[in-house]
Amino acid sequence: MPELPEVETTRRGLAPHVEGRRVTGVVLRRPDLRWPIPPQVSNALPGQRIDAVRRRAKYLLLDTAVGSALLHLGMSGSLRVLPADTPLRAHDHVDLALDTGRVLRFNDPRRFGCLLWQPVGETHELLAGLGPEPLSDAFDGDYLYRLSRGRRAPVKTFLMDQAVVVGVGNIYAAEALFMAGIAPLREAGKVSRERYRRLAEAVKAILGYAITRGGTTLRDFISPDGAPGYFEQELSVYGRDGEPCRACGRALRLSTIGQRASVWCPACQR
DNA sequence: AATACGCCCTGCTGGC
DNA sequence: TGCCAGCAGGGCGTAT
Repeated sequence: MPELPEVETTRRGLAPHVEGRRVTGVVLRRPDLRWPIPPQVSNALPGQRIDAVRRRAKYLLLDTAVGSALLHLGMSGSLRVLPADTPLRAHDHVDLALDTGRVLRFNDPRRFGCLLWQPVGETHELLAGLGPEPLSDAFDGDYLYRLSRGRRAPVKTFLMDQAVVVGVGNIYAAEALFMAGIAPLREAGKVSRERYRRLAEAVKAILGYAITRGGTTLRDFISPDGAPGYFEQELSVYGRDGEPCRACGRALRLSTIGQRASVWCPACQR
């Protein structure tokens, strides 16, 4: 489920229920998700107050005075705040009990997500090599242009590289390239500065818009079924291979790029 | 350094 | 109807 807009939506939904609250207990029903859950989560976190819920890339950070719990939702993870006596469902792997009598519950069928720990003042290795936030001023067309010189990988692969820019997953990469009129297989190093400017603007526009759409799911956030689907009707290319381009009517094409399905318009994208 | 690819895991869909 | 291959919104680790 989660790309950056959904992680940000999760953060916004969580914050009012979690910020300022104290963690009264941790229940791990599995010792590991993608990686083993480090002992600090059980040892250091209980008793701490969560001062802030932050997002970096697709990671959520629960900040306390001694360190931050670091969560990634992978491809199938979700977080909900629930009454402590809410019956468990399959794949409810972790509960953080809060002093409000509620629990922050982490569910993740595929277990591609993780729960890690970052001591105060340190940056976890996984966060160290990440590129800029796409909605920050550090990310713009000139940045993409500079970084892409000499790169022979397809521009879509380049855009999805978390060391280049974070948070752009398979859906939004496809959508942004369509909006910018750039063919996803084009060599990253051969895209002009002007076109990278359009691409950066497209990334910002689409992610920003999707976050506002995610906002509409906020009110359901606590409800048992928080399945969003907020963006689906508005997709231009993702998942629409063979269907007509909404702009020109040509059949959209499917290519596999970097082992990911990639749909694009052979007429509108060059 | 950049690139290519296998792989972690479960659940669902579509074709037979 | 049942079965199973293929695929899914991510991204790390390793080899080249």
